[in-house]
Amino acid sequence: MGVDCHHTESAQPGLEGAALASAVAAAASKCERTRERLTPPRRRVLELLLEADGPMKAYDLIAAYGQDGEPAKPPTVYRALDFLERLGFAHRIESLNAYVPCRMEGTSHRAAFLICECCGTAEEFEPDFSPQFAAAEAAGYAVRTVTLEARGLCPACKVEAEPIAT
Amino acid sequence: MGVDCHHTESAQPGLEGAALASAVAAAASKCERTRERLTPPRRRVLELLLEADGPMKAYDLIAAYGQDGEPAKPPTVYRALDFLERLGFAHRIESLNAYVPCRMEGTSHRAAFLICECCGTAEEFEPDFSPQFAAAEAAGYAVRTVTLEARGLCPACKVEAEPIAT
DNA sequence: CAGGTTATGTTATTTCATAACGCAAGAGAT
DNA sequence: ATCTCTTGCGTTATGAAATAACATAACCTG
Ligand SMILES: [Zn+2]
Ligand SMILES: [Zn+2]
Ligand SMILES: [Zn+2]
Ligand SMILES: [Zn+2]
Repeated sequence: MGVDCHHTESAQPGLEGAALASAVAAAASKCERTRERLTPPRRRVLELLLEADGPMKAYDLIAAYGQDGEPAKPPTVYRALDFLERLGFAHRIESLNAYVPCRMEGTSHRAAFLICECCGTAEEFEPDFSPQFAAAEAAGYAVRTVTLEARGLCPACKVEAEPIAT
Repeated sequence: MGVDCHHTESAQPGLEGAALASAVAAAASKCERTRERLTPPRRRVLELLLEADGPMKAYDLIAAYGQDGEPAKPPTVYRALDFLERLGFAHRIESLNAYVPCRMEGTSHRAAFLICECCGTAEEFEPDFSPQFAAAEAAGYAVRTVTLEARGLCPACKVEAEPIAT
């Protein structure tokens, strides 16, 4: 987060109550269809990601894991994150060492993020790489996955940072 | 590196002798022009990056730092890396936690990489984001920097992995 | 229920990165 | 030249992120 920024830090709300339950249920049903198991630790980590106002660090998840305040052991959370990433329910943001729940509806997408350096939000968007890798593939590369993370200011923070127009 | 891959691990050669000296000298003269100081630790880390066959981890640099085998202290190397990144002489590859010397001639570029999951090489290329962020900027985002890392197989490894055509 | 597979619990360790602080070296001003 | 401001370095210590290894438990399938 920017040094010169004083936000209440929550441009992206985080789910609660019914919305949260519904998002988790959607994930559960998608798992059933593919014969994958949304076990308690996996479900719990998914909940924590969905509840959060922004990207969560692994050790934040570890600390928040137990409803009674008991932290999880690191492998518990890292394994759950591996699973959630594999199924497309969550993404890791490399440049932040942090994790977000997937915000895109479609099952198949390549994740990309617009990260605000001021308020810390990370908005997922669907990138278009067609022109980008035509050359690479022509040169013989076989591109499998792509990490695209743009950093800058979100609309709200950009306005705040701008000098007042006279 | 891929599990099923058996390379001698050096698709990208690494500089030696005159080529190395010339690359370092080029960096030094660019520093002089901008009144920046290529101090001994900075020069040493740059050398190590240029000599390497591929992306170097920070602790590999730390271990290799002393010509006599004495390792550096971590802050020495991390500070040098910060400097080299700031001046555009090196790049950090987020998805690898590793560093490479800049391979592009132009002073101003946004770095992007094609990373081979088999042999570990990382080829830098100049990305074209014009279409990519037109929408984002239209929506009010101010994009400052972009991390683009594509992972897959380089031409050499791709050939090796392909089933023999009948 | 037997046997294979997948997931978890637990301990410990490894890997990656920075905080903090005092000292040294360089750049400008007088 | 000396003062002084700034930048960089050396050093110690610690913090943050991720994984190795191995034993146990739950699930599935025949
Ligand atoms: Zn997504
Ligand atoms: Zn913002
Ligand atoms: Zn470059
Ligand atoms: Zn390769």
